[in-house]
Amino acid sequence: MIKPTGKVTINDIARLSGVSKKTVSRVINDSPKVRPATRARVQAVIEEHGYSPHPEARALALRKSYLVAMIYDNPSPQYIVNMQRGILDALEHSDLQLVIRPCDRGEEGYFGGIRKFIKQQRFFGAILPPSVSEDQELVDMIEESGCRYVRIASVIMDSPGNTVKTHDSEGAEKAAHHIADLGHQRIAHIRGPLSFRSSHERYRGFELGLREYGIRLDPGLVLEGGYTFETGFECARRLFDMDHPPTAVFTGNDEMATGVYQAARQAGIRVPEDISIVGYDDTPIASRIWPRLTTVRLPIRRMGQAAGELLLADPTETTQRYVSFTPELVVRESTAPPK
Amino acid sequence: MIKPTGKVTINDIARLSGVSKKTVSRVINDSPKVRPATRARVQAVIEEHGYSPHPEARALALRKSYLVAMIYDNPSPQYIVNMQRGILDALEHSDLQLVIRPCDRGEEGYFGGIRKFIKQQRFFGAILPPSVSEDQELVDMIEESGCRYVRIASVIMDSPGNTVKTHDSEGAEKAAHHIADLGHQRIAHIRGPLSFRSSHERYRGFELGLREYGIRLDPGLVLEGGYTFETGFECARRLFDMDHPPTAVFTGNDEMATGVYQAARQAGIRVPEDISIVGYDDTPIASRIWPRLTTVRLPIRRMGQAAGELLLADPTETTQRYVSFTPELVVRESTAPPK
DNA sequence: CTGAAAGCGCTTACAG
DNA sequence: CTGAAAGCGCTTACAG
Repeated sequence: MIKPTGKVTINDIARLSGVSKKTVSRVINDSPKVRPATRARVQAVIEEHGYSPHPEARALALRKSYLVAMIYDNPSPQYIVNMQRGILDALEHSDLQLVIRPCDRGEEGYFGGIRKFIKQQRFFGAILPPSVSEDQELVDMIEESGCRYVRIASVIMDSPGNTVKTHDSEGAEKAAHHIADLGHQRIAHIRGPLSFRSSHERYRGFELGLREYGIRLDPGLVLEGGYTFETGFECARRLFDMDHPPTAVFTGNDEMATGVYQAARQAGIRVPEDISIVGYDDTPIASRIWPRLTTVRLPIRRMGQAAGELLLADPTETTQRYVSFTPELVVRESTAPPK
Repeated sequence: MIKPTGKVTINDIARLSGVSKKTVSRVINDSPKVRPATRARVQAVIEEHGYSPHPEARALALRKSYLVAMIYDNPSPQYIVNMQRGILDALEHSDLQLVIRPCDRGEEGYFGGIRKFIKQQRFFGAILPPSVSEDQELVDMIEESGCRYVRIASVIMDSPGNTVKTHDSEGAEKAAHHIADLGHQRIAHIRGPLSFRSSHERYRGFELGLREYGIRLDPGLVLEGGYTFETGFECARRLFDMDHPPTAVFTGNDEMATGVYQAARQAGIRVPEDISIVGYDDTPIASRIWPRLTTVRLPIRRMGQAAGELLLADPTETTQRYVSFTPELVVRESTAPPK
């Protein structure tokens, strides 16, 4: 009289192995207070019937959730997918599951929607990549709800236990050094939107990197894009229309760099002969496009994993050091000395 | 003496509004058997305290899960992200959440891992895009577990209630017509891996489309790739090394098409003057690469939404018609008449 | 090392 | 229309 799969309960296992349900519970939860023989017997019955404890019942009794939320508004699919995998790498041997929540900061019900999501679900914790991680009001709300969280960000806005830091500025600095090394003097920068801290960090690092080579970044050659192909294209058009166009351009991400390629082609400007281009992110398109794009790479998946591990870590063991990641420059064929 | 947020229970609400917890439950569940005045009073208390029922407790009492799983091995990030959003579009006004589970069919613990995942979590349902959707053994296991599911696939392997069908072959047929219309005769096809049904469907549709124009697809010009950039590159090299290279090539996806671009560049072959290229999927790279790629577009997000809706639909209202999507051809600059 | 009782926060028949 | 009781499947003190 075996019940259909998935309907076996702790009571069935207890009855079948001739112990109380409490003992079964102890076996499930690896309590040391079970005689080896008893444990083996119970374990055998569990295996035989493919029993696994009902997750919701467990969650209820333990007053604990087994769900981790990832809340994001990042526009790059590659970024999202890599980070999801990284988080799952960290959760793999826990019994936590990953619930995803894409959103749009510009949208009407954005804040209310996430608040409801957080309050209702009572997650074990939440992981916040940029730019959601930069929304202090949102993070405050999450914290108030008693939900743990980890933010991934290019600036420190929180304590070490809640932060995975990316040194975005250093990546931009490396890009600046590379461009300066090649001998460029007239250098442009297409920034990301001002609402992303990363775009400030990348700007700052780039400006600093050039300064270290005695080059001043001309404000007239700094344009604001929106991290999209279209804005990269538009900004590049404006640069190419100038009387003295730049010989090199650093874009806030790869996506905008592809817009620069497009504009260059339409204007009959050759890459890298007439214009050198450096991107940021090392998305797959960087090595598919021609000439292949010199760019800055951040280990997204490992960042996601670090965020997951931080969330799982015992909060009482307060880490004093920030977990952080430094980007590296990947040199390809889109950069060359100026003519 | 208000308890901290998130800790308010149905008992608190009952006490504060002077009714039994059952009545509160009735209000929560929109039962008609509550006097409007009572309902309003209870509702007010709920709002005031920001109460929302504990999801796990509800799930336990109702013997129902509020989690939907998406299980996938698709290699394209854009595909994944779009489908996730589509599924979430469908779940938006339910109280279901989306749990993700990327996997790798070639990996050692693949099957066991998913089985454990399914048995433990007892999902409301699962959504399976290709190629996971083509794994009959996996689907059988899911069904046996009593878990509902919807598969998205290019061939019908199941009943209408469990299927979102994509007419992959029609998209390929359109690609064939376009190439034939341009006047090409020597035409190649770089297929996807044989383990994906979509690659068979696309091959079949392409072959059929050419036949309708009286053109026979030369088996010597059909190569098997792996849906990756690298395999597209390799296959293209073999084509370009032939004594009579083809003047047009249809690749099983965009990713492989970008490999063909690369190989063409290295061989000094111009697109589209020397070789016309048609891809499949209309991923963002298709319109970023130069010349922009002619390709076949499938509405991934809407497909995901349809899958979600099917999962939510009352299974007793057996649909007799298959939900299906037909791809469209997007003509860009990578195709032209042969010289 | 093991068991009987109470409880996690909700809902479902069953009375009234 | 409303309430008291029992139950969903698990765990946590508390005894023994």
